[in-house]
Amino acid sequence: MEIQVLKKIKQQGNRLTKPRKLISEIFTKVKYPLTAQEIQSLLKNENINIDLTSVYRTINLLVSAGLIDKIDWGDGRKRYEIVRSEKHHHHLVCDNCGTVENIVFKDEQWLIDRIKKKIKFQIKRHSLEFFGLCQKCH
Amino acid sequence: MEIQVLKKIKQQGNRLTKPRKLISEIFTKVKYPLTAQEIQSLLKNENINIDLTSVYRTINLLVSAGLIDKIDWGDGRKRYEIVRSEKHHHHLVCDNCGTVENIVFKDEQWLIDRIKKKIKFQIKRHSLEFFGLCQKCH
DNA sequence: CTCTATGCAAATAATTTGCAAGCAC
DNA sequence: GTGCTTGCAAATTATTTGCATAGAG
Repeated sequence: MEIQVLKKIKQQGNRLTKPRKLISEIFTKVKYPLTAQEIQSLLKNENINIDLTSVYRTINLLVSAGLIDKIDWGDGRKRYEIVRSEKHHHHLVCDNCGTVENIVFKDEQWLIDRIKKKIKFQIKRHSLEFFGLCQKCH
Repeated sequence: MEIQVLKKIKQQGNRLTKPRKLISEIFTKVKYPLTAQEIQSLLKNENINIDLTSVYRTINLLVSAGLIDKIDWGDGRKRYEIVRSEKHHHHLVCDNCGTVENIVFKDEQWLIDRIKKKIKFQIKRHSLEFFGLCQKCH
């Protein structure tokens, strides 16, 4: 998986630099949406210092390459998550403790296809996020 | 509709000031999600000058009162739209021209209820937005 | 008249841009 | 070696906060 990301960066004519490798690795390891700051902190925990600017620039590169998806929770920070083609999922975000669970809908594609047939609008992306309380915080 | 909003502002012990009346009126008139800046501009078009700070503060008041909903399109700006209980809907946002169409799902509540039964997570809110190209921009 | 709400200025936060120096190829 | 990338500083954009004054009740 990780190797695929690095391969794709090169394929698109971009250089494989240390920040790009390290940030890609973070995305392959962490399974919930990350902000630029969180990526920088995770790297700092491993004693790696990458400038925030480079984090932002790498994020933009990975988005353009279609390797990560933007996830928005409406709190003024942009979050990004690796694209795992096998597992298109959505998130259950706990208002209290902030933990994130993933949720997969069996009929989602069927539903989207049905919507597409009904409307004249050409849907390219959609965003579906759930907020509430996780089991622990009930 | 507009009167209901003003009534509710007072009911909650808040004063009915000019900025609050004018901003509530904008929300009742405009049927797509607005940013703070857009609200200020719309008022400026009518030769009314309201400080951006007051727009933000009024937005927060209306959100707390449950009169407007936050809509997030992941572009770094928060948008707000009046709550119309009769018409729970989602948006089709055109990537090209920015126009917004509303979309209503007949089975949405049924779907949400079914999800709720399957999971241990207590869903309170959800956000569902579609992006793509409108009929004109195809 | 009292106390909340406003406007203005300044602070904070997230993200972007310009540019000289570093490093991938 | 060449030119894309990085790090640092500064700029930009969105939003929030402090405070004196205006105005709703």
